[in-house]
Amino acid sequence: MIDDTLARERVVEAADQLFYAQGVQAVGMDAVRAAAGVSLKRIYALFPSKDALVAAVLEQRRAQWNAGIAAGTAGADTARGKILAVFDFLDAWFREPDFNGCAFINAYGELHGGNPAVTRTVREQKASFQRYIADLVREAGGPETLAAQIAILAEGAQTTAAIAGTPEAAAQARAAAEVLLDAALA
Amino acid sequence: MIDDTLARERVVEAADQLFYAQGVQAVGMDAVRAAAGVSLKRIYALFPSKDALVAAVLEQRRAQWNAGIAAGTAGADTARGKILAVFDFLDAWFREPDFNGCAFINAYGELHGGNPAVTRTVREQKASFQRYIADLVREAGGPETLAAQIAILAEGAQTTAAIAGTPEAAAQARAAAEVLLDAALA
DNA sequence: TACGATAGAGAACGATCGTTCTCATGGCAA
DNA sequence: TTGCCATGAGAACGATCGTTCTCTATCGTA
Repeated sequence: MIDDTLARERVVEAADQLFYAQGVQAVGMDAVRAAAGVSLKRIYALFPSKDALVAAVLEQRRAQWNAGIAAGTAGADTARGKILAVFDFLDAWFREPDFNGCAFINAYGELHGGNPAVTRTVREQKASFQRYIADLVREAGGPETLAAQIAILAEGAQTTAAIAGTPEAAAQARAAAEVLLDAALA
Repeated sequence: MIDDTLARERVVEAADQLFYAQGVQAVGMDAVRAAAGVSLKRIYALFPSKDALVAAVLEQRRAQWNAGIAAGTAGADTARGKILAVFDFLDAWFREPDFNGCAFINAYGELHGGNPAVTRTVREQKASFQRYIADLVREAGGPETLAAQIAILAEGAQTTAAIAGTPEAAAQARAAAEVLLDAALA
């Protein structure tokens, strides 16, 4: 028998991939069991319900996103460079073959507030991203208002790329961010 | 017995409200029947399946959105003014008590490509909005690239307002659009 | 080796949903 | 009035799903 921690990881990882690719409601717990190789009994010992599993999956996505953003912006040495690097990070993400839009937006749109833990996690994720951008904007010497605008560009790029199925929204949003930065810092 | 056309209207209208408020998968056909006051037999005579009803609902949303945008921008007499009026239209929409995000983004995120007619309608809706903005940008004398940026701002405002549950993203996106317009038309 | 606890496989259960079917009702033609 | 057809209300059906339960095999221990 495998470790509880490992089983948990496998279940969350398998559920994440399935939920992201097909949607939460389209994936049954039995599909998660098959993909994770962990019995239903075990899954329900680790998570009290599917809702709890969904919340855990989104929590993991949140950590992955934060780590990805941190890694993607680490190379830039100015705040302005870090802000633009966010859009480069999006660009690379949009080009991944299994890109399917923002998991948080998808989950929020799908569950429509029917799962409070999901709503909370999605809100917190978006708010923390906005705080991250706000810190960078402040560091760059830009005004408060600029941060929200940059964040809106990033959100819009994600939904545009997801629905269109093409990655060019990242570069378009990046160019817009450059114009906004130049105008604010002039 | 009521007219086929009227019955159809009632069903689409009732389904639209329910789907938008609770999500497509969370609403059963029986709830549509109750809200529309049209028997299941009749509903299935008008629409071959729930998927077809969903497609019809989105098609109606598309017409409503286009009419709303046209009405909202009719007051402005310059192309630049019409572009900014789009964000005023969004602002008013975000403040409606039952605002729940963009129905197209929600449906796309929820059905995840499982319903081809939905995917097609959503893509077409977003593409036609982009064409509308592109026409205005061209009329204003702006470059091709600006249109995509404005559209991304509008998309981002919708998801940001939906998830945050507050309307200020419209004004923030409008301010960003002004900066982009000023920079492009200078 | 014998025993007891445990975990996995999968059946079972109850609920929900999309879709179809039944049957009683009501209006219309003769 | 009488017979018939269409209609609506809602039961029924088959499928799916979240969750739990049963049974059997396995493993550690004495």
